[in-house]
Amino acid sequence: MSKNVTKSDQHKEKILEISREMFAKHGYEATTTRMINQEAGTAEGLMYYYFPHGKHEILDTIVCQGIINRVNQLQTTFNDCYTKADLEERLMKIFEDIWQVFQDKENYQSFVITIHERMLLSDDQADWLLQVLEGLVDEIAGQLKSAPILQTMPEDQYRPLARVIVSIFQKIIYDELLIKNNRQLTEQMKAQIRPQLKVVL
Amino acid sequence: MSKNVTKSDQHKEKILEISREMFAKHGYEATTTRMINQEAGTAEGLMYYYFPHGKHEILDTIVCQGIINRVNQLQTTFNDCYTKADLEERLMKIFEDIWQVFQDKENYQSFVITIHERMLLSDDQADWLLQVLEGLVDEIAGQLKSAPILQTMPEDQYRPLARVIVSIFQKIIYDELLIKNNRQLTEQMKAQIRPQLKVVL
DNA sequence: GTCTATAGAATGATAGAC
DNA sequence: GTCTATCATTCTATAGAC
Repeated sequence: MSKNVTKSDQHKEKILEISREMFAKHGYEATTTRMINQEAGTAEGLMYYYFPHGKHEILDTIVCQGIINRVNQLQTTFNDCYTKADLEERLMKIFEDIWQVFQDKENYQSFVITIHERMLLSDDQADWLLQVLEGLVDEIAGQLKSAPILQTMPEDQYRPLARVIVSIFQKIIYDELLIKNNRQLTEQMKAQIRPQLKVVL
Repeated sequence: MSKNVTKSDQHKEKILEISREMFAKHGYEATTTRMINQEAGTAEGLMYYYFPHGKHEILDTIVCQGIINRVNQLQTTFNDCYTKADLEERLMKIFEDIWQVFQDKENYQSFVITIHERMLLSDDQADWLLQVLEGLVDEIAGQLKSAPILQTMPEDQYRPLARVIVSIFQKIIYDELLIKNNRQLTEQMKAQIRPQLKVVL
């Protein structure tokens, strides 16, 4: 019943860790079980002891773990935002928090794998990404409602505004992580987001 | 010197067409040269006559063609937009035009391949996507400037606003095409975009 | 649980006839 | 230009010793 980590658990974890790394770097199909075994330092047959259904079971496990890890809530409040500048600052902070999520190697790799190997996944497995984004819209919409500076805004405009803000964040994340292959948060990126927030607030 | 299509050209085209289809559907690594030859109805050795460097040369050719095909300019003008409603309508039209680009099978497949096989491509090959998006920002920013209703807007806000609009479009395109696997333009999607445009205009 | 050895099938690519 | 036949590798997965 205790949470002791056995030697064999370590082997299983190592296989998952190496697989996640290689799937993200080279893609699922291009990564061979041999490469995984070699990098993980485990023998040929061993991975079929932990994953009887073979390579694809490893992928499923990785994607499943990625889903769970990412259920994180933002720890911010907008109820002390009395000026647009306050709000802008707070939203920039949220963007940096989101970016920080992808600084965690495991989160970043799960994200890349989910997009790149979309065709190997079920709709349910890919859905976590949309759910995280919708959750973010909900969270930001709720916070906007509590911002003193936005009290005069019509009730039905909070969600669309939150959606626009998430779109701004999402575009830059996809452009940088998926296309430019860049995980470094640069001043240039922040300088691009700020005027956009100014325009919509 | 004439533009006559020889029999052999047709063979080459067929190989490219089938490859594009299968790369987009199953991924590059999961698509075997045998599958391509069989579907294209060509013999085993023939693809090495047209593509001496083999499978990867086919991928390169497909991505290169995708880049060229997509350099399309929007044929719209905003200089008759005297109300926000006019502008909103015109932007919805632009979104539908962009969506229409992906109704073309070849464009859609090139897009999916570029994202999914990103790690097999050079930065230059992946860059066309960013360039198309930046071109779109430029185009929309220029048009916004010519809109009578927006004449009072500060000069330096046109580009950020255009960028926000492109972000709104891009989010829904990525969500639908890459994650939901949906190419159908639904009323629900339009109903989601409209209030966002209202909020930012 | 962990290992070695290998089966059995599939892969990308080539040689050479026509 | 197009074909058939096949090579040399490599792959996933399994069998069975320890």
